[in-house]
Amino acid sequence: MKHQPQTLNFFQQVYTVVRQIPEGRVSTYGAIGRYLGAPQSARMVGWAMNAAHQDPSIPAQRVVNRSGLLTGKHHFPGSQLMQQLLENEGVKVLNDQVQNFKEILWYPSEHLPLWENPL
DNA sequence: TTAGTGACCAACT
DNA sequence: AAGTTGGCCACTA
Repeated sequence: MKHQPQTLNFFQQVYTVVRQIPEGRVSTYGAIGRYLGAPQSARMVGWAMNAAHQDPSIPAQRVVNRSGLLTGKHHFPGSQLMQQLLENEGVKVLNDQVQNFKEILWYPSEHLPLWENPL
């Protein structure tokens, strides 16, 4: 039986954080990466999402880029599935842009006010 | 093995 | 103000 490389742990951590995102809220690649101690590895978080596609328990639709843009929608089956999933949770999306983005944005360290997060 | 790429972000010019 | 470049980690060719 093979042992999983430690580096793969990073992906698992990303998945764990993503699963913590409540319904009706969204988070960003950068925020997650920062929380995991890899502030400049936002791309890795997106890559983790790509690999997470095999795990339906991961709400990848709740992860958007720092602008609130659904950059990853193109990777979902269908054309507007990501947007539809978000709207189904009460998140309004217009033209691939999350409305009230700052208000529904959720950080792993949620005890901090959103507007004071530098990022 | 080296090199290139990716659902991004921030710094620098 | 806008365009370019570097960087991070894992995966594929």
